[in-house]
Amino acid sequence: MTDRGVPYRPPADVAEALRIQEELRPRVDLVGPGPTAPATVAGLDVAYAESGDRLAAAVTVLDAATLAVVDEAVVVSRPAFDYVPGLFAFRELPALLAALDRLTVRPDLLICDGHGLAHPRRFGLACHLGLVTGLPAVGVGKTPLVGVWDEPAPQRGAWTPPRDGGEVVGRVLRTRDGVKPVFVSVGHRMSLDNAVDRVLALTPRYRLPETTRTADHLCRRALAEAGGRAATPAGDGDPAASA
DNA sequence: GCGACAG
DNA sequence: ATCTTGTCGC
Repeated sequence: MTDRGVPYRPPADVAEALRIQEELRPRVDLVGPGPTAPATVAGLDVAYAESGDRLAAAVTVLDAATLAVVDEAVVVSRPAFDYVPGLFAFRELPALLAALDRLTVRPDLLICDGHGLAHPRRFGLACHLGLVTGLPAVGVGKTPLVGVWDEPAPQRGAWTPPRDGGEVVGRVLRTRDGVKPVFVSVGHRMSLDNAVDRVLALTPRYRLPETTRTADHLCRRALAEAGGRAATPAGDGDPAASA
C-alpha cells in the first residue's frame, strides 16, 4: 500500500526533517482533481498512551456509498519523533505506513487526521502521506495550525477561506449545523472543491468524517487491549526504530 | 523579545 | 495527544 509513492525517509533531527519537507513540497500534486465517486475511502488516526511512550496507529477502509467498514488495520508502536508543531508527521507516519501495509485493499482516497497544505511550509501530514503512498489525500484538522479566517455561517456546508501569508490554504468548513467547523485542506492529488465535497459526504451525522471516527475507535481499542505488552511486530522491523 | 503552535 | 465534572440535548 505504501510502495507506489516516494520512499519514506526518517529524519535524525529537526534540521533534517525541515530539509525533507522543503524537498518534497514541490512534488505534491495540487491539481487533482481526485476521485469524485471513490469506491473506498480510508481514515487514519493515532491514539497515545498517557505515558506518551506508546501509540496505536489505525487505518479503516469504508465503502464510500454505505460508509460500512470493509477493511482495517492497526499497529502498536512508539512515537517516531518528538512532537514539534509543523513536524508532526514524522511522529506518526512510520506507524501509519505500517498499518497501511497491512490492508488487503488499496483505498481510493485517504482522509488524514491533521492538515495538508494548511501548514507553515505547505507540507502537512496529509501531503506527506499522499506523496509516500501515491494516493489522493485530504487533511481534516480539528483545530487550526496556521491562517486567519472569518467565522463561517452556522449551517452545514458553510465555509470561509483561511489565509496564511496571503494565500488561501484550505477551507474552514461547517460539517453540521451549529457545531465547531473543521479545517479542510488538500493533501495530494485532490482539488480543494473535491476535498470539501468528499468531507461533506463523510459527515452525514457527526462533526468529524466517519472515516476518522472509525479509525479513532480502532486505535483507542487497540491501545487499551495492548495493555502493558510489547509493540506490534511490523514485518521488517519496528516502525519506530527510525527515531 | 513574547506568545502561539496539527496530534 | 491525554487528563478531567458537569451539563445540555436527542
